[in-house]
Amino acid sequence: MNQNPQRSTLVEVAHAAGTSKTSVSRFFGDERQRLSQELQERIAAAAKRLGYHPNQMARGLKGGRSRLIGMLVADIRNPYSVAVMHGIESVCQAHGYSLMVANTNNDPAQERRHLELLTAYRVEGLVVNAAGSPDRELAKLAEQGTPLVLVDRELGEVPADMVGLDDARAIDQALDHLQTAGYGELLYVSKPTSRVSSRRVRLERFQHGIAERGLVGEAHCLTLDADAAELDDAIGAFLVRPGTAPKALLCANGQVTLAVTRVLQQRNVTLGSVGLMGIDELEWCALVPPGITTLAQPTDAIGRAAVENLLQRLESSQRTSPPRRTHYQAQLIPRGSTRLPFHHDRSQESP
Amino acid sequence: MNQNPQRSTLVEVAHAAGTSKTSVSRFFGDERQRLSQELQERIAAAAKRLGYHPNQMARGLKGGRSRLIGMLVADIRNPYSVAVMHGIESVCQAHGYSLMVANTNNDPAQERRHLELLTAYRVEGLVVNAAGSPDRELAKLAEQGTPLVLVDRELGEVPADMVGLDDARAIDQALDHLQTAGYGELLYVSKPTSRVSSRRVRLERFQHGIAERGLVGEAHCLTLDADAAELDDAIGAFLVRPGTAPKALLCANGQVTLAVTRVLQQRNVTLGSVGLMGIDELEWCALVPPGITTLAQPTDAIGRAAVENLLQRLESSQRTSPPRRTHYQAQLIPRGSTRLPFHHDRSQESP
DNA sequence: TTGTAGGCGTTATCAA
DNA sequence: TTGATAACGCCTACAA
Repeated sequence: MNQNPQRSTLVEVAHAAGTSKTSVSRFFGDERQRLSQELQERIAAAAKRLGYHPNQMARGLKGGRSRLIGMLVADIRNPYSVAVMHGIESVCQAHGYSLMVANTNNDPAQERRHLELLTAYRVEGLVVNAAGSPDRELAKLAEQGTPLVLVDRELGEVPADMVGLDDARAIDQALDHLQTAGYGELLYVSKPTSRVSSRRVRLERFQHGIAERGLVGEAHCLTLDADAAELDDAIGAFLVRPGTAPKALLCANGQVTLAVTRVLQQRNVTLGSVGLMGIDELEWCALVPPGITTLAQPTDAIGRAAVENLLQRLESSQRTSPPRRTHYQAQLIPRGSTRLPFHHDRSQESP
Repeated sequence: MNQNPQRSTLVEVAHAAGTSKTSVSRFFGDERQRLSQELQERIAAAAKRLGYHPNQMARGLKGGRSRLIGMLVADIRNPYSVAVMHGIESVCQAHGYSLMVANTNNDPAQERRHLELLTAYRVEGLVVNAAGSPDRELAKLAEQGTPLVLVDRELGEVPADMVGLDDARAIDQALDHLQTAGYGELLYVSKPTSRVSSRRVRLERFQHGIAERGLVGEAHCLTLDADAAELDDAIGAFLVRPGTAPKALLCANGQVTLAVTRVLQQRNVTLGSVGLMGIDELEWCALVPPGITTLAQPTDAIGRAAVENLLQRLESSQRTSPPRRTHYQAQLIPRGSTRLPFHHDRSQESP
């Protein structure tokens, strides 16, 4: 009774059942129909007795079907990514796939390394939520026939499907809401747009949007990595600036909302009198008085759509059809942080 | 230029480099030293030209080394689990392992299914943060020689290593803090302990702890799944109960803290005048005025320790040594929610 | 230093 | 309905 009661193999089961590898293989593949009732029972019994489970490694080797979906995540601690991952996982499971997650910590080097690993395991499809620089590698992967889905952001030249938010529309929703609520002077805070397409779209739309609406506005792209000094300065300057219209801050995503809320709280700013609104709904947004207004992304749906996309390409062999983009609408969740203390609702004013 | 520029294989590289499989294998294994400089260059060139990457499936098949670590998570959306996962991931990566994550949604059936999958891919080690019921399966796995590490909770009969919080000590810290802060009547809220050892330990320690300290206290185990009615009732009753000492709530984990905070806010309770404290530090705890006091778990360290444990057993072949338990200390982060409005600090009182 | 031959556990192709 | 037998891509004695 030393150690390895060695995992049993196909041959052993075959032997124990007094039959051949082929039949056992058929039993565990999808061809039980072709086996006589009696043989099926003998195999089932033997397999159970030996505690046999097919070796996916071997399977993947022969058939080329690894039954693996890979996911490249820039930051596994980002609630958005996790929420999306949850959607992805459920669909994978429902279709008999397993998920292999690789977290890249926003580091291009790790991204490249992980991508290599994922392909080494012959993932059949890949979901990417990162923006390092392995464009070339990704493109090659796509060429080799591995379906690719980008989540939340496009990637330069990579010919892949994309699932994400309708960013432009979301910004419009935000601006409309803020304007209706009575805010006229806006500060938009984002992380550096760098290569993240969604950030770029949001930023540009903000610029256009305020112009169209005759709002006063200004946008800052900040790292937020180190201390919040930069952010504090920016916000301080914004608050101090002379102006007549009520002021509001718009946060480009959940991380920004968190950082901005911290700063505002330190500065003892009353939310509402200075407006605050963010893209991404977080579990605590309702808890910070008087509640932070957000635009919720349908993260679960986004994750599900991503994998469904993948599977479709995988199974229907429309592998070469042109890239498809799926954009979801954000849902406005209005809270106190965009309610002006003594605000006259303009729609109520007599003409 | 139709489709599959077929991934190239070892033999092809060998051929292109004018050498044998063996040498190429050595090149990509850890035996470059044994090859002449010139051969190395030829192989490198050929491999690069063909875009060759070793097939992990095939590798895993022969050597039995899948280079895969599996993780079974009960709830991938739980911030605690994600934080731990982050630690796990980094160590895996540092040692050339990949992580395969399986989310079980707290469903025993899925747990079993996923466990089977993970073993089908021949993960070399398994981290478990779930408490369904596949004790038997897990035990078998362990017997078969796959190292196992339990995170946060023990599992019945399974002979596995365990990494988690020093739960008893954490509760002591909490009680000490609350008592010192002047609270004398406590309500402990937890999810049902069911099979989760950490929950059980915390609950029991709470019961003992209040007795030892002469505090008045009461504990509730609630599902929190559906609406918060149950919780609201419990808290309502607690607040209304006649008593002289200041009251405080102690939350057994982050999920509970979230739910409790919601209820308190709905009831317009001023935090501090009613104390609030929770195990698990969450990013928003500082943001809900006047700040929620927490006991932070060193999640990253816990994750790292888990994998390091695994790798040790894997490499040092101390596979059979008795299970080891590693307990980390929680760190108290005092905030306004446990500061009584007109509190006399007892340590300052003259004797 | 390099190469040959066999096998890992499975599926796929044929033949019986 | 069954069963030999040859791959799959790689690793590992063993030999040269």
